[in-house]
Amino acid sequence: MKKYKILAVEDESTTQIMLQHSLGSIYELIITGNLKRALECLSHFKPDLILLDIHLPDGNGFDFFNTLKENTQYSRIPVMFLSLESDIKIKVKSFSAGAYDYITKPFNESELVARIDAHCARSEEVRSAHYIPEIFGDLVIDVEALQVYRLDKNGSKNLLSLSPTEYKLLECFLSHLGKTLSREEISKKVWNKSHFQSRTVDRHISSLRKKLGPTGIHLKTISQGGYLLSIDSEVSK
Amino acid sequence: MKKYKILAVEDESTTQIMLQHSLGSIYELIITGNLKRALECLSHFKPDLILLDIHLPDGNGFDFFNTLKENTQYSRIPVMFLSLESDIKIKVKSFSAGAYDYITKPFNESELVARIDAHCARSEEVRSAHYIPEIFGDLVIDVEALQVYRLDKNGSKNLLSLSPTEYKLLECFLSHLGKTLSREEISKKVWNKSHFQSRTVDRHISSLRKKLGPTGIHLKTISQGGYLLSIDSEVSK
DNA sequence: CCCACTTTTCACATTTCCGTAACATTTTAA
DNA sequence: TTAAAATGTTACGGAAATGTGAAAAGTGGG
Repeated sequence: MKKYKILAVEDESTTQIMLQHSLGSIYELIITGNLKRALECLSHFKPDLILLDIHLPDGNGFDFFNTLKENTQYSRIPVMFLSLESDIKIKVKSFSAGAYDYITKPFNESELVARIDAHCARSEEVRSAHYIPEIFGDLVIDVEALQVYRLDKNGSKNLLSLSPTEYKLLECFLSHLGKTLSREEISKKVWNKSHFQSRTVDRHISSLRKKLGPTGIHLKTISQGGYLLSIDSEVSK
Repeated sequence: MKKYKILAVEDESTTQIMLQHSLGSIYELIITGNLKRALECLSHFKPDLILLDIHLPDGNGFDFFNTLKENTQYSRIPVMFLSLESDIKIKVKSFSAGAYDYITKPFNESELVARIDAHCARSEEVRSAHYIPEIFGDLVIDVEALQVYRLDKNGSKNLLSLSPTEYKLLECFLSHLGKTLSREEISKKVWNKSHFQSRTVDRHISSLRKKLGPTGIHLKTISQGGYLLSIDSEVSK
């Protein structure tokens, strides 16, 4: 599995190719050539770090940077500027605005990787401290602790003690809410391999169902299609 | 009042003068020409950031860096390497060891200041995020004395007499409350190296558990995930 | 060099987990 | 309606992960 998710905003094709070549195999990398695309990417890609050129066709890298800072959802993502600009004033301005790093092109690929890793590792530490468990129905999913709880009427948490596979399975459904997942897709996402003509997936669905029993969440069978996670309707409460 | 306290370890007199000139009026600055002096400074000066040359008369900057990493009291102080050495391998090694930055001499003074400020500001965030509680459950943690006590019903403190490794291990969990730490993460944080295919971590978890026995704190095994520190009452809260 | 202490490795015990087979039940399609 | 296909569920053997005592190795005085 690739270490981190990197969003690179860069319009020069030579640099794009260089980035793809040196980072593409190490990280989940998305390269966009303009700010508009970059903004669209943010919400679903959720990068761990952003590489940002300053001179872009539809605006200035700083504007994008400031937009990020204003949005609490994105303000903690580390940003490294990557620019031809070697003007010291621009560099100083970047750092005082909160940039993590400023690399002047041309850059050394290994050094870029080393710096990216260092910044990602440190920002992970900070972000994990601000983590809030996710709630789905009466389930509380704590991805930091790798634990799932059920909220009872008093608001207290009861541990479901899922096995590693059950946990991954549930996580898989939660990250694709509203989507019916085929056995094939589930195999790929949970085991990272195919379980063709094997009842393994069903077997684990069964045990997860048992543990989800007391909760208001259940796995619906879509015959010939797969499974769908759904929340018990308010109607039948 | 001067912004931050900087300790520079640098033996070349020209660079010393340059540092004094560019940083002396902005920060509380101490410059030492060798590692021995630098070590002596640490405990009473408590710098917010360390500028470290690699080639020093009484040793290698890396050794000093590793010494810092081993001591939990100093391990979170940001270190910026400052060196003539422009060998990429050295740079990469520095970053993967946990350096905040690596500046090649000769450097621009304004940029150095900008980078120092940026790193100091962020490290404050990291440090505040990794606050170790003085009391957790019925445990009393004395981070200065590196001792842990258990509070009994009468409110008197009983020493747990943890070994250095056990203490570091516990501290590691305390600074990441609510997070399941993988063996890999624990190795990195406690030993600053990897214990791939070795039962060392498990063995120490076992001894720490034994000493935590009488307390209301325990280490929960998260199968295939790692370990999680929790308070007894929290389980069925 | 010895001693006391800590850390690591080794070996074995124990626990937990997983995948398959087998059979039961439900759904599909003709 | 009925047979075939798909799905649900349980039991179980073995594999993998984890727990831990004891021995070996490392460490730092005195």
